[in-house]
Amino acid sequence: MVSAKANMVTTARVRGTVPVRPCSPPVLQETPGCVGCVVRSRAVCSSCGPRDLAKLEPYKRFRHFEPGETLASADEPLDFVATVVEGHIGLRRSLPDGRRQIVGLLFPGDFLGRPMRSSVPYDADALDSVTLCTIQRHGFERLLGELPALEERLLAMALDELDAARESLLLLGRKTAREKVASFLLSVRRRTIAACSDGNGPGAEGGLPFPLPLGREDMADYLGLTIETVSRQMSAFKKAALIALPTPRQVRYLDIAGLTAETGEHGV
Amino acid sequence: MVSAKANMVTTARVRGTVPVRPCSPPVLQETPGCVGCVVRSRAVCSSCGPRDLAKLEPYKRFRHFEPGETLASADEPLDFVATVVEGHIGLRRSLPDGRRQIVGLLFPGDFLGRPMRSSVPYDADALDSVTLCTIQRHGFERLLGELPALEERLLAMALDELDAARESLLLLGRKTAREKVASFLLSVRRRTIAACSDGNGPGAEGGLPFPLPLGREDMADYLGLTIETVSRQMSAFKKAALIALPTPRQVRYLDIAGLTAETGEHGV
DNA sequence: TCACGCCGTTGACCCAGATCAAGGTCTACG
DNA sequence: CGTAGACCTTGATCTGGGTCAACGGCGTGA
Repeated sequence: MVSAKANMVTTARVRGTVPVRPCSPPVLQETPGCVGCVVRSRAVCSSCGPRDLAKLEPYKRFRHFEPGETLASADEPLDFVATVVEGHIGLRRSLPDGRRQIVGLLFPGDFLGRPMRSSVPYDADALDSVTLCTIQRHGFERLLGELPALEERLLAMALDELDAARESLLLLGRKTAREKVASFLLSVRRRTIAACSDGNGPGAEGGLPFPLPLGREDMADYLGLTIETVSRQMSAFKKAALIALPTPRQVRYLDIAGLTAETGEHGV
Repeated sequence: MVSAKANMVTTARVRGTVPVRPCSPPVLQETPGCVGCVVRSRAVCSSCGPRDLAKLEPYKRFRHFEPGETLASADEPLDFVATVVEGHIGLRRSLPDGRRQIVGLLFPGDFLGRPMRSSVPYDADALDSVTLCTIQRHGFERLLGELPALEERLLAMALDELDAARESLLLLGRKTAREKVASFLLSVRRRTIAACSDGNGPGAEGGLPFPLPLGREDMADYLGLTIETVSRQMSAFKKAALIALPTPRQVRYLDIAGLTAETGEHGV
């Protein structure tokens, strides 16, 4: 079940921030076609047949963003929607005094943007190196009317996002720092696996370290905590041998069951 | 703008919990037709013309619930979706040890249920006396495919809910108790007005007290606080003359600007 | 090579809000 | 009318996580 070579971290450092990728590194071309797209089975366009994809094509454009770059600003016009092809995006809301909360975390395959509205109520920025498959918003909206399957898929994704957001409400409102961090680590694992499963790349399993798409500060902003508290909880899990931290941005999951027991979601 | 008689609380006590209703009390019949429906302009069916409404009709059934009754339980089959016609619904998630979080608050016109899935990931219960316009789920889903306008409206509502949930993430993750309560009070006011605006009933404005759809315990579960903290913050706002509390379940808004300044959302 | 800056870790201390504990008010009901 | 129970308020105390501070490792650039 667990590869014997799992511990052999064959690092081909990519941009210095996310050294280990369970998924094979994507081959970047200028706006490749949809055939063979690594995220299509999870993306909004998964409902489209070849005929529908052809309609999308003219509006499509790949765009690349460096870590930290802003993809969209709150209440400023955003003329595209997009599917995340590679990398991770944080959706942030903030208070005038600078307090920040990450209100959404996008993995490959996830949808970015706000159909039926000209702007988005949060800032979106690249947490690591990001590739987007953007579609001009007006074109996308027109297509929504023409392709019922596309609209239905977008609805399904929106409803799933809503359920996920509500799960985060429980996390932020009622979980302890320890439970928040444990829940977060497991959700990163789950989503990283999900984003890879439908494709190539060594399946991320067992002792192979997972990259954390967020640094400590972003984790804190995601969990409603401070950097220091996040760091302390990570250290505590490390000391308890539930995880290992080859580097601060890599986690090796040593005891999934033990970590799950720390999420507060499983009685007794 | 403000009725001179606004302060004349003509109470026809309804079940003793929500004495003052800015909206005129609904005349309850057994599953009335859609024509003249008080919430239709805000509901999911607002996009439907008379022809489409006729298609909905056979699946429609009004149902009434008493305060505290459970409308749906997490992960148990739910065979209908519904529009809230009257009253308020709390969507709750909880942890095995009993900690609870209200992850959604439904006002008249809002949509309840989970199309494309046989259950809902939360408990839904009536916060006060609730009337639902339910629609058998399978029928609704079939109609979604037939009526593009209905599907589009549902998508728009889901996206709005998602934005609202994300705003709550900021509230739960980063606001202080004081800011949470101030934000909550203003959102109740805004939504109560919105739920009434398109109809009959004395507009809720000025010195007229608004009913709180939640008691202190539910407010605490909604804001990620304890009963005691909620109560203390309410008392503090009362002492500061930002609000008055004719009864614990009624608020009179004495200083909207002052309350807004306490939400943390307006700089300086 | 070294110095600087970014990021993460750790420790000491503090405080907002939780917890514990009385009461108070209102309604329902015998 | 009196008692019980639900709900709300207020006070005293405690504590989880925030704040403040120091430091260490690593990558970068002169």
